[in-house]
Amino acid sequence: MGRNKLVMKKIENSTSRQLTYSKRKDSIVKKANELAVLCDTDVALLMFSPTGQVTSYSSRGSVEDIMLRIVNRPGSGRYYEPQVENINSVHQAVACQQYLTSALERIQHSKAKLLGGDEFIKRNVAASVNTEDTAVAGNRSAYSNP
Amino acid sequence: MGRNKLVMKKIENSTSRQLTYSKRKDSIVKKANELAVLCDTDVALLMFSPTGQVTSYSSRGSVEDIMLRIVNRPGSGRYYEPQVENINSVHQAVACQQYLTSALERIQHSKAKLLGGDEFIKRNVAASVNTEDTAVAGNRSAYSNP
DNA sequence: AACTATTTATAAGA
DNA sequence: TTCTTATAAATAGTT
Repeated sequence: MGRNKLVMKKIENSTSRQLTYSKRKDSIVKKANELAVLCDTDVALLMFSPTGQVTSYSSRGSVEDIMLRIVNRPGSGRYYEPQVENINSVHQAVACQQYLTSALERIQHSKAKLLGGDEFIKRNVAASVNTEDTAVAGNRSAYSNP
Repeated sequence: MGRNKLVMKKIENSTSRQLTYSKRKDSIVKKANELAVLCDTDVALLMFSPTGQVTSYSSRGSVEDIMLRIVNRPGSGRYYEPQVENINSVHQAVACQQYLTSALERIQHSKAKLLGGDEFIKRNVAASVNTEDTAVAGNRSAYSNP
């Protein structure tokens, strides 16, 4: 759209590239939000500016909350798995490892909290099976654009 | 766009909601790809249809590859952490735990491969530090729409 | 699946 | 940067 038809290749001029990024980034976030609202769906979006700035949008909770929806659908025949095989430097592997380990530690805490005392374990586990599909966070959407 | 100006609220009619989702989903993937190509940036997009079907777009590798870019920027002052605190059922916690554990196991393998034999460890670690920024996968973009 | 009247996004220009 | 505007693109309702 605009005065001329745009050629779909990298914009070589650095200034216009960043200007275009800035404009289109805002539009795509708007579109993502429209999709989420109009169709009542979960949408997650992650973008890096040419200078490395991160912009993320999530219709519910964090981007990762939405990614985890895929994990939590064991009957769907589709699993989302971290592509750790694509990691190609030891430094990257260590960073990813720290990230996953930290996540695991915190999930242990969450689980412990959820389980509560020993006496409550059975009833809580049973309850969670019944309510897991409805036990979602509110419809707050998150938009991060540092 | 279209014959009438659209009100930004959930489309109540199920048929039109799914039709709108289908059309807008394709457009937003197109937009995401345009952003990635024009501005030479990384973009990741994840959407769930009203019926639960997942559509993902990633300008480079998998969606998670791009998410990990945030983890791999320790100097940026911004970390992407799994929001495991938002998990609110034991079943969900266990699923997430399995997911993270599986990822960790595979990353151990990756690291072992990268490190190679004992004799190569030192030189590989040194090499990886020097080349990590350029050691990226090709510009293949991934689009999954089952 | 196509069509088309409109709205929306946006490339250039100021 | 921010505003304006001519034009391209997306799309809501229709067929």
